[in-house]
Amino acid sequence: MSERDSTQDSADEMPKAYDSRDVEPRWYAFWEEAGLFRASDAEGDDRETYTIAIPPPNVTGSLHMGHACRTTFEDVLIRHKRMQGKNTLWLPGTDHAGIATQVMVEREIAKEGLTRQELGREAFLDRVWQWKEAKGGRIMQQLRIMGASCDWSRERFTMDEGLSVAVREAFVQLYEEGLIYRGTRLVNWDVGSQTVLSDLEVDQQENVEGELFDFAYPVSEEDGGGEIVVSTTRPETMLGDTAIAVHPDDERYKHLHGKKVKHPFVDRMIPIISDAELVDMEFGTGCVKVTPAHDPNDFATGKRHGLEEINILNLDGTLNEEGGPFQGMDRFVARKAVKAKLEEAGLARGSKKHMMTLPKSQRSHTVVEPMISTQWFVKMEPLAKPAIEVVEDGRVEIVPEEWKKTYFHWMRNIQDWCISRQLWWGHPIPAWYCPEGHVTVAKATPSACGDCGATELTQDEDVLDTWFSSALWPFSTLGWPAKTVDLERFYPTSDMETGYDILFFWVARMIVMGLHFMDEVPFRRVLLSGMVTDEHGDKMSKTRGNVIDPLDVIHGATLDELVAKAEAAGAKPRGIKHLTKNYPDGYAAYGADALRMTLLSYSPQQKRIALSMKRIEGYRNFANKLWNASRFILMNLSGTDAVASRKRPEAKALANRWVLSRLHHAVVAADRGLEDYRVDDASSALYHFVWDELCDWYLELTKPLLAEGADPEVAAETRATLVHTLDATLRALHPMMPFITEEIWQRVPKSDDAGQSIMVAPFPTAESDALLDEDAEREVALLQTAIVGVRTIRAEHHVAWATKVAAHCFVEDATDRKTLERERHLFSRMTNAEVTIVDTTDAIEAATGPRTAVFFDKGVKLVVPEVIDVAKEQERLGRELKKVDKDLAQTTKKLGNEKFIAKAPPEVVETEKARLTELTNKKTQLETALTRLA
RNA sequence: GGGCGGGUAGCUCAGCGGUAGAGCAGCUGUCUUACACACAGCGGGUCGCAGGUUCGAAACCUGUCCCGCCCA
Repeated sequence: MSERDSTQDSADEMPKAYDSRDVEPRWYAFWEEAGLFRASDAEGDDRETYTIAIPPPNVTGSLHMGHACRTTFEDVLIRHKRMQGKNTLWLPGTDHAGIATQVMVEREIAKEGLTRQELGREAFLDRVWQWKEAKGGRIMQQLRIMGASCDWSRERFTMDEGLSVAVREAFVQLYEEGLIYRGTRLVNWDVGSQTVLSDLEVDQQENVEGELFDFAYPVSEEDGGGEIVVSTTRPETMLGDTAIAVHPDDERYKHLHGKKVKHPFVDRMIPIISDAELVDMEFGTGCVKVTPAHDPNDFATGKRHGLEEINILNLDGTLNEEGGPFQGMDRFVARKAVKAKLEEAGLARGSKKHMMTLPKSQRSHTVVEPMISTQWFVKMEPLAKPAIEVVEDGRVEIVPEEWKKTYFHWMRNIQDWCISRQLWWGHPIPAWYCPEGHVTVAKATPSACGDCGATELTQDEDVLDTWFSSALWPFSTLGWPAKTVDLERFYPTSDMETGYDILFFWVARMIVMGLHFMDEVPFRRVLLSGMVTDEHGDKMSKTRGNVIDPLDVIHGATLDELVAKAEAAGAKPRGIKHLTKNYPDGYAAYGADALRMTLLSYSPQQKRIALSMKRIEGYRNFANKLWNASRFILMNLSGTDAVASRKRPEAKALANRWVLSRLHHAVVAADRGLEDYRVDDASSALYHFVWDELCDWYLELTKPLLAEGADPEVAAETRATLVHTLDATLRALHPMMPFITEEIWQRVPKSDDAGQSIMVAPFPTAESDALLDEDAEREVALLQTAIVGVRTIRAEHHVAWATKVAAHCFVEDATDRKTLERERHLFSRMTNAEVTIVDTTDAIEAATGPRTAVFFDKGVKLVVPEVIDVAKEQERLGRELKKVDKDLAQTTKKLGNEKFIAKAPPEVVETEKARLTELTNKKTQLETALTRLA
């Protein structure tokens, strides 16, 4: 069923309800087999290109709502451009995700009772590759379920040979340019993951309740004795203290400047220094212990004063030989022990609760320790400069613009980027050391030391930060450093669509690297969208049970399945309760189209996308609506020669002219929305066109035109307009809802040149597919007012639809009156009323009896005799009168204001005057009607 | 501490200088020959608060109170 050889399939075989499960899997296979996702590298293809490099998900990843959101936005952009005839490339791939992947495989071998150290580096890496081949990249399959039209023939992985070459090339070049260096600095040590982290990978956890512990250092006897009291939240670090600092202006301690204290536990005399930068006289005792090797501020202080840096920690977080009696203890154990020992020595001076900020690893969630270590760094400042300029001058646009400020702020205060990691899984650092300690950096394994010629070389054991390879992604994936056709053709890419959370991690670094290595920006626009949360704006969390899995939404899931999955993921009881309460019947199978359309309905400029199942359900209903509208249209086409062609039909009948005009607005809005990355505007325009205009009005209006006995010429024109409108609507919706539009489109009778898939059919344009017709719009608006009037009366007075009523209608404007007379047949059919259009006030008065309901709006007066419920009518008219009075007061006040008349633009004043007339008139009508009822 | 964003109908949000909108929820009817995953109709907001600019402010400015995020 992956191929449909003809369009003869009619509405007859369309089920009454749309079922995405029957449809979606078929079409993806069809597109992929037909090669429709492939970008062209054919010689001579000089079409404009449109390129998106996918933000590569972790190879260990599994599709979550954030991916679903990214995928949808990117696919919409790509499909839109593809339908516009551009040579589009959406390049997919995955990221090797250093820590995450390594941890996952370590966990796997742990089940066999092994550690990676026992296995050895080479064997361990074999295992990682085995895992990657077997289970990695599952998410690439899941993207297909979402409908992602990626060019799979160009799929890349950051550890591919080609990308590895790019990484080495970039490293060596930057090293040779002096932009990568090896340095000994205070870095963030992740005790949990056993690696150093960049500043960005450390989260500052705020408002943690901690303890501020005070203790005394005895001043040496030679210096006069006494004591000096300091405060700390990390007592164990006192083992690495190499100074006590006081403020130079602090009178309390002036006599101690230059004196020394004695360390109580290790054999060391510690100087008392004065430092205005570190010390806040107001805080605590005004004395600060200085631990240069374990605190960033203290480190800087140490550099200012030439203090000794004493590292007291081993890499596993235990105290090393500098810890004296505490050697071998874990840092937290040592903390308690040090306190106890201080108590014992009579040096403790009390403690109090203290709110503080704790640095935690994003990866292992353990407390990060600042430590002195030798690592590789990228010198960012010179690289950041051009990257700032391209955003300033608009060569890279950031949408929404607000993010520019954040970008500039970070880039202008940029710190060097620590790129080495103490992991095994990743790109090895291409640096070799000889016994003399010389460093040789080279693309290929060198045979001898560049400095001394020694041949016993050992490679640096560390690997590079995963983000280093990601930063090269927009060009490394296209073949760089080789000069390939793809690189020539598709770089720079067009849009970079991603979440704002990786603006610094990734986007900024890609701009930096793109400019440096390609001498050209990596993309023209950065499109940043928000984070998907639950419907109340809370982060989706496994323990809370508020995670919505995109695949469950697409395929459906029973409550039992949801609960089982949540439990497996570690949900707490209240999370399970949340599920049971909110989804007692589980999820229906809403389909990828509905999920996509839902995600598109949220404003991308918002920081949060508060996803709700009710909303997804709403768009599932929309899919069903589209399905049934199509079914109706196709039913009416069967047995006729109507076909959709690129040519817009010549419409004469009001309804047909009107729908082409409304289509014009919808297409303009959809196109602009997709162009400006206001996908919410685009989806909303089409949603409302389909539901509120096409279905609620146009299809209803066509029924009389197609009915038996109708003018055959008008009927033919109507069928042509129906099929054209359906075809154009499907094409406009296709980027958003690719599956259902393809399914229906394949059934639409089309001219021979239609092509094999809607995917490559032209995106509709307002000029060729629609026609603006203001007269038709005005006339239908009038008709709608009149129709709604009769329906309102019917509804308010509970007149059953089957009961035919008589309606008399008077319109002040003679032209409008003629229009209604001309369309009286439609008017009657749409209201199940016997409509009489009268042409004098007297005539309408004559038709008004004691049990007559009246309606007055926009110059249309309607009376429907013999239906009235007096009390209800009084209530309704009273309600309207109240509203009119309120509006009237407002308008009168405005027009009474001389300054308004004088200063406001004339057209605004005119509108206001017309409003006054209209409201006054309406008020009279309502009052008369009420009087009659009294 | 610095910066950014937000407070609009019961909920989630759009609108961002000229008559307050959407979806969902609510209420009243209806199996009207595409659709009850539907149809028809109705109700609901002094747009956080206080000043100011303007003929006119939900929108612009100032202050203020909450909420969220980022950076230190």
